[in-house]
Amino acid sequence: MNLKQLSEMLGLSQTTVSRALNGYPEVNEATRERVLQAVKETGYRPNKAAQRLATGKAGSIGLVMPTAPGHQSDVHFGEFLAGLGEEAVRHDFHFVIMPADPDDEVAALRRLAISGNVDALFVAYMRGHDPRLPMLKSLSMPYVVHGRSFGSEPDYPYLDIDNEGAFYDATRLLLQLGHTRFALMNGPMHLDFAIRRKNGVISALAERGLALHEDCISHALMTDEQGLLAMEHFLQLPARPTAILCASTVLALGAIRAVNQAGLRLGEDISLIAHDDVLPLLKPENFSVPLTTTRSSLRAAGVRIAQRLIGTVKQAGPFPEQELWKTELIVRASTGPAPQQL
Amino acid sequence: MNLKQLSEMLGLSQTTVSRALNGYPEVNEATRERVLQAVKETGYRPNKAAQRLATGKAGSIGLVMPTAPGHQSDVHFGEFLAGLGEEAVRHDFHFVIMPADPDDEVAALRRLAISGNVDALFVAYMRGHDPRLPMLKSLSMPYVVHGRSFGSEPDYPYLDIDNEGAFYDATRLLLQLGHTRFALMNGPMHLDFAIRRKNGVISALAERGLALHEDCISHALMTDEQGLLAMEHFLQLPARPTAILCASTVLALGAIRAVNQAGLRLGEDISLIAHDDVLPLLKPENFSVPLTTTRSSLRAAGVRIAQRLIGTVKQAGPFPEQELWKTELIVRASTGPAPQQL
DNA sequence: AGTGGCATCCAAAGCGCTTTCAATTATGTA
DNA sequence: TACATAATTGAAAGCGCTTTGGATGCCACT
Repeated sequence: MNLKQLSEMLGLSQTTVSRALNGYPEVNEATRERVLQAVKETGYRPNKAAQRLATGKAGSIGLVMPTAPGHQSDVHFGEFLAGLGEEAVRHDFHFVIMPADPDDEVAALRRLAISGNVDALFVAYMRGHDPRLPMLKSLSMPYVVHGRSFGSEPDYPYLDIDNEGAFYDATRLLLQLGHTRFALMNGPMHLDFAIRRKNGVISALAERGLALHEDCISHALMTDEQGLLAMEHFLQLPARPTAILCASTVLALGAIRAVNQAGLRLGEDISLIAHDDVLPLLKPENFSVPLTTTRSSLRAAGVRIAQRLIGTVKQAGPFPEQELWKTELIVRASTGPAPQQL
Repeated sequence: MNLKQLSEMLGLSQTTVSRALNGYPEVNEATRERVLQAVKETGYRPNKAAQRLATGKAGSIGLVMPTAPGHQSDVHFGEFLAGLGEEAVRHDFHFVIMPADPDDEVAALRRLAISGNVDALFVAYMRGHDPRLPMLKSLSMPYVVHGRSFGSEPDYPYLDIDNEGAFYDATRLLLQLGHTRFALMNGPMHLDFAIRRKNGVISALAERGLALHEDCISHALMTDEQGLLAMEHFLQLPARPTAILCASTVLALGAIRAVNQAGLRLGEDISLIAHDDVLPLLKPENFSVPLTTTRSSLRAAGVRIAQRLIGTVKQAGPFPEQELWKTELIVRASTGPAPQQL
């Protein structure tokens, strides 16, 4: 069933039927009713590809999903997608997801953009000096970046959380509790948020004349295994750190296993603060020792970015170009006063 | 840059350029080279919407993502998507994801199918007597179902794991270890896999003349919190079960917390077997007491389903219509002999 | 020279929709 | 009653691609 058949059935022109369906005012209400009724009966749905071709819009947001045989799927990705979806479903938008090898992301994004399949782009996993940024700017297609790109002029539309502030605050809390030996369990070094979180820690420490030793920084994929390994490494250092900052509750999961295996007590021998993306799977309050966290909902960020993206496509703007969300610092039992020096 | 411009630039007709690009034989090799060269220089990419309209194919797989404000994002979904993507990227296929309220899935799937921007459909979260099945059958569009639908004639293309067999085997192992008091921590009651797993447990028990008491079955969303609650309930039963079968490692996470909080020892006071979808986040071998599991990789299933779907679209068939994968039973430390009766 | 076959290429139709421009009819006003 | 105006509808062009159904020229053969 297509427009032509439907209009013939109704004895109307395609023009009128199309207008009736798209809410144009210049069509008789009685006629519109008749059309709507026929749509219900026949189950007619406009062909999206044709709509897209005719209008240049198709109600879709494009994103690239990094994937490869060895590549670990990322819980954060799913959670973010849920947020995007929550908003998209309200506007009858859908997603076009292009899987791509992580090494091929720039090209994949470009292909997606000029495929004519999407109205707007969403971009995540930002890096320092991210090469996708200049490409996106040259594209004349709306986009919103989740995160920022350290070292690039901040003149692009983004939504980010204040990573530096979050880790600055967390570090200060630990300093106030008397800790002096710190370690940072970070995400992959090239990612923007990792850079900023590290800066936050360093600048808070610097205010007390402290520095973060290279041995006390780990950069790794955010999996519990990496958390375990990193923590094992920290624990065997001669001057064992007592305060750990951790980029994710996933890493914390492994880190805490290492702490337990070493026979140490979390919140007493070792204090730990993790960043919490509010993953439904990993609630910091449910850890055996509830976790002190810096918190910001990934899902909420997804909702908001979808709002901006869809709003821009529908010209429902204007939206702020840049948003920086503060995180919350939530104190639970995994932080405590620094243990007495031996 | 579109076909017309490109062909004018080359002094060729659109026909010839199109043929050159799509590998038709009736074009001079020299000409084809020239076209390919021009494509490289200009960065021309065909408009997918137009291709779709002209050919009826667009290299895309459609799927519905259940989502709603309160709806928890599902780790399994992300993992599965990663599998699909891994295969899709090899064939330059992409996904069209339609977010939909869980109550609206049938209609959403239908809209997606007749929207004309997908070539094939993938369907998951199957239920007993699933209403999507008759709809899909009426659609004349290729699809593959992940899972099955209990109570429906199995005459549709699916890939499923042998849920009944997995839980039958797991239960038998526990029986052999001398356990007699069983509990089942299952997924939502209406889901197909939950029905089959329960059947597996029941039939293994029946062989020994045992039954599964209603109090010893829980049906819940597969989150760690629900696991905690269910286990707390089991532990306070007068005849406390000593053998727990658990539908997911996520549930197990919470269940084990409850065991620990009750001061019981996993693998001694309580034996537990969980089904493991091989989520990168939750490795059963990394639990403080490594988990005995029935294992089947969700991601591998994604890869396989993508193969079948894409193969069908590209007419690279034939593929088996029905596949039932056996699971592995992997024994670790969370299972042990039944404790002595008091 | 005439014919068929082959290798190349092109014009134009068509995919299903939107939208411009124009036509027709109804409504109101002088 | 005549005419401007508004309300409704339609014909046809166009979005960018593929594909059908020829063209055209060149060659080998008879």
